[in-house]
Amino acid sequence: MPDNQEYFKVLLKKNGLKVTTQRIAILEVLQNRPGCHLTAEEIYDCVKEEHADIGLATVYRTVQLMSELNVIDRFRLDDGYVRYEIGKMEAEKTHHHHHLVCLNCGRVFAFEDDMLESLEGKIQESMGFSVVDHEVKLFGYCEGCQKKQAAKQQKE
Amino acid sequence: MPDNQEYFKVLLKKNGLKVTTQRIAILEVLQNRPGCHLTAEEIYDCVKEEHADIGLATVYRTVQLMSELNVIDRFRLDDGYVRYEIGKMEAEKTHHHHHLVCLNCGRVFAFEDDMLESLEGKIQESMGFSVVDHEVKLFGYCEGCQKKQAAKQQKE
DNA sequence: CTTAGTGCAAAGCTTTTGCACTGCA
DNA sequence: TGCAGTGCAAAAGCTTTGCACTAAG
Repeated sequence: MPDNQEYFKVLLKKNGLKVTTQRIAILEVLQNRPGCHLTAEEIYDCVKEEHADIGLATVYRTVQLMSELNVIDRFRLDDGYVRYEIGKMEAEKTHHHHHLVCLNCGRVFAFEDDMLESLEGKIQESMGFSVVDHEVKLFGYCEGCQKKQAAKQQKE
Repeated sequence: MPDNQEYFKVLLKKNGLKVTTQRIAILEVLQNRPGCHLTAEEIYDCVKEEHADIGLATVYRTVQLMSELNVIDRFRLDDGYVRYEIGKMEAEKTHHHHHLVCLNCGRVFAFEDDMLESLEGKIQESMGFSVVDHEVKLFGYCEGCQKKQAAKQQKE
């Protein structure tokens, strides 16, 4: 999607930032892996395949920048790494989606839900707390791992 | 609540672990601050008031142990620290409560909600994902900070 | 008496930062 | 050409670990 790349370039210029080879390379890595949840180190390794001389610090600085520009979403799986994935490239930030983390294979699935919105309304009413953002992680077992588990138990 | 302390002692013995002064001291600190969300460092400082010679490493080792025994709950506010609070001391783990984090004053409020349960059912049906635990953080502004904000704007 | 638990200091880990150099505008 | 951006290495900050000592059972 060169459209997103173009959007990113315009966004950089609009903010008085420079369009560098490294920034574009990092964007491309994230773009080529939609739905993947990459750590800074993983992004670094991918970018190095094409640009051997990039520095890890640049990756960290760039993902922070892209996160502030809402080009990518950042979140944690609580394994000690911050993870990033390509966002929707919209000008205005909407609530991002949530994550299902499989405790067996570690894979991450996304899901959208509008139920949280009504929960936020309820909290506003009952506690006077004004919610502006939320982060939801559900831990469990994915369909594949459940089937594997069932098959294994049958064999025993 | 010496009952909880007794429960903890029994739990330690049941698992072949020793009841030490340090472990009891750390439990007491957590017990005396229900609803507080302490970091290891904060627990360390509190325990040091009574037991000046305790080591930070012991606090880390103990909170990890207590967390595994489900005596305390651990969670993150994404400020780089892992936080702990006293749990419900039940033998079987139930879903723990969720957190509202005020982006202005940093205070953390707890709330209980059963709405997540129905969401989990929905996910099970539509995606075949079996949810066993969840973590929900809502970010926003608490009642007090909203009022302060409103008062400030009126003055300007 | 035995060995789990502790305290200290050092190491580990991801992420950030200082600084001189490079390359976009 | 000027200054934002980069690469490298060092630092930062929370947490873990190795080791000799202490104390619980």
